[in-house]
Amino acid sequence: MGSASPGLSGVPPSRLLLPPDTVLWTGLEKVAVGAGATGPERWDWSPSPPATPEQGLSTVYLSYFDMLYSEDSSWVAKGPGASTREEPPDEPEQCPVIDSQAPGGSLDLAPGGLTLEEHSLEQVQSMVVGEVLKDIETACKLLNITADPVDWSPGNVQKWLLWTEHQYRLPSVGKAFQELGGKELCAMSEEQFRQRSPLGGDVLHAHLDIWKSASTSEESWTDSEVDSSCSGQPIHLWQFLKELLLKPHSYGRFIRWLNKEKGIFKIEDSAQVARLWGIRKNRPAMNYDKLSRSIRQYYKKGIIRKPDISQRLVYQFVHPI
DNA sequence: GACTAGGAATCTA
DNA sequence: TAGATTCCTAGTC
Repeated sequence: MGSASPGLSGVPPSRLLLPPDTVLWTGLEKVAVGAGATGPERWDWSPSPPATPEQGLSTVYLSYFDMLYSEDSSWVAKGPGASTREEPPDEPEQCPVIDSQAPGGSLDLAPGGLTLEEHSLEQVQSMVVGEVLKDIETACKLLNITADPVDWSPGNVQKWLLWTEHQYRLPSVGKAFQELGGKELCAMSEEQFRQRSPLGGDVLHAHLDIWKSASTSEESWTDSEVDSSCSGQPIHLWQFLKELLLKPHSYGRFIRWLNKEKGIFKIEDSAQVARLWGIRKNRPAMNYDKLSRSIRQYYKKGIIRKPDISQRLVYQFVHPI
């Protein structure tokens, strides 16, 4: 799941030639964390709203390619996060760094008549759009909400707000949007967002816009990998933990495998894992004390246990597969 | 202080 | 009703 649809990734490279003052809005907040580090790979790019709300996801994200393409023809991710990256990521596929410096700088033709640079551009474009959709998909799973904001209940809206505030370090605005359902939220203008939340309203509106764009242009992406959290079934804690573990690029700094084959994992940031679980279950008072109690309930059921060599914050799935 | 372990009552889908 | 949450005491690191 999460792969970009042809409709999103198949945008002609000419679309990349945006006005020089086009703002960058990636919707991603990814802070780079190197190999061996406990954190997830995240590129912390300063969010700016889309140039216009009508811009689709692809157009919005293509602004970033334009920036990459225009600067020194150097295919290195730029932005605040990129400049602070100290080590290469441990998952190369997550890092769209492509060397387009063909020998002699010639514009060789790739299959299909595209220049190599255009070909690379499409690859990068496809990867970034895929990453955007993955991020939304992950949030959708963890929050147990649909991809389409229009369908959100007031409770879903609050979950999404909590999540977005957490992910993008925005001030808490939940109360300002109380009682609003997804339909009402989607109908609100950026100005109305600002009125309700002067500090982060514009950012929230931009994020919502990305969700709207993603759900309208990629309607089937959430169906490609149906799991417990998207099927309407209440998710179990052990499932939730596995979901986090399966997204090391997003949650590796919170929880990670020590030995995937044996199902041994370590909770690196107990407070954050508990917080995510609380958001997922709509339990704002959740903490690690309670979460760990739930984990211990699995001891009797043979789902999770402590490893043979017990370590703090280290647990083991009894059935790793 | 943070984590571990488990009992018990309560809540919730 | 099962699973999760909440609160608690006691012990370990």
